Amino acid sequence: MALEHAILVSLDERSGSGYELAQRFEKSIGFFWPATHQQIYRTLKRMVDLGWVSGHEVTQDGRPDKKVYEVTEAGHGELARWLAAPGEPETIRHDLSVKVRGASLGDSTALIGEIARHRDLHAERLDVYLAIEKKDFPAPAALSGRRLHQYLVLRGGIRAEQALVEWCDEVLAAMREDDRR
Amino acid sequence: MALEHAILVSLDERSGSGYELAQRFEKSIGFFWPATHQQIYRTLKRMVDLGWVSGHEVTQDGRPDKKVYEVTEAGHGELARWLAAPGEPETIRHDLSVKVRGASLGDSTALIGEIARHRDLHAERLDVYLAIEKKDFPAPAALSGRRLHQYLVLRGGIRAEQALVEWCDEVLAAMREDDRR
DNA sequence: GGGAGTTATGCAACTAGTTGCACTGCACCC
DNA sequence: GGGTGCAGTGCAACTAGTTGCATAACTCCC
Repeated sequence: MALEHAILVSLDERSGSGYELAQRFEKSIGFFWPATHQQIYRTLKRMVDLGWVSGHEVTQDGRPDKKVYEVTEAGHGELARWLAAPGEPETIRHDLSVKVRGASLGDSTALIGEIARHRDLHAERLDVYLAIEKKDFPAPAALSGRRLHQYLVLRGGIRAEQALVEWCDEVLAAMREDDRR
Repeated sequence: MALEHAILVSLDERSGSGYELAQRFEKSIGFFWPATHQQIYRTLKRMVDLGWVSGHEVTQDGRPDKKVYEVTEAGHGELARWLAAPGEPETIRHDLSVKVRGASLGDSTALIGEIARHRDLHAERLDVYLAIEKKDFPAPAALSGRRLHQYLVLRGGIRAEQALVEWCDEVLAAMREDDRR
């Protein structure tokens, strides 16, 4: 499981509470490993039991208290172990492909609409990623270390969304053409 | 959930037993919606309860008996409903991206090896898909209906794997360059 | 003083997917 | 007759992820 490891990576960058982690997962890390606050709280608890992180209460004024977690020695060890360990390539589950495959069994106009909607959603995400690239990484050739790694992950998101948009366009063109005949 | 719907699509193409379905999921449908035989048997049972498929025992000689399932009226209705219904874009969970993001926290040589391994795995899959494209769809412009849809889904797999291979190459080049400095 | 909004944590119940094992029947080969 | 291997179905126990709800403290605005 990689949620633990995603949390370790994130906490290593900067210690934080469950709530803060959940927010980070809304963007950046969450782009390629989404998680809800429930999952994060539960996992943090498990990670404390495993000794990978330690948490301590922080009293705040003006807002409720929180528990801030940081990575322990053991946590760093586990992270290093996991980074070097071989993993399976992702098993992708692509709903829309199942729908395209079954297209002849339903209303093709409705499905074309659904695909167009997904195309736009992916185009939107792509724009978000491209904006981040432009703003945060104006000179990629000069990057190194952690900043380089962040950039490379973003590049993965860009490539994936680009591929999806282009695929949707291909599907739309072919299905509309087929409908006309 | 789409496993039910993936099974409906597959059974609509051709009725079959749980075992046969599991084999189909090893290829074609399973490329973008993997499922084990366990999941398939359990889901088929649930689908019988829902009235979406009906199963009957088939006695065979030379091999064990089997239960062959086919899609019912209600199953076709559900499939049509689902095809037109809006769905969420996939939540991708990409392990390797988490690893790249955490690269500075472990042994970079080992991680580069791991990425190279994934690159090759994806390149292999891509070759498989390209071989199918060449063999089964030599004249894509002439396709229509179900055959066209199968082709389009294959195109999605090709684009996805291509994007992954290219991304791995980009990551490898950048990380090796960064290591040298 | 009352409601909406944000920060903050969590339980309970559910659905989905994985892993390991168990059983049957038959064929085919040594 | 003994091993391997394929066809065929399934249970049990587990891990992972989702959804709905509950609660608390504090701010800001009407």
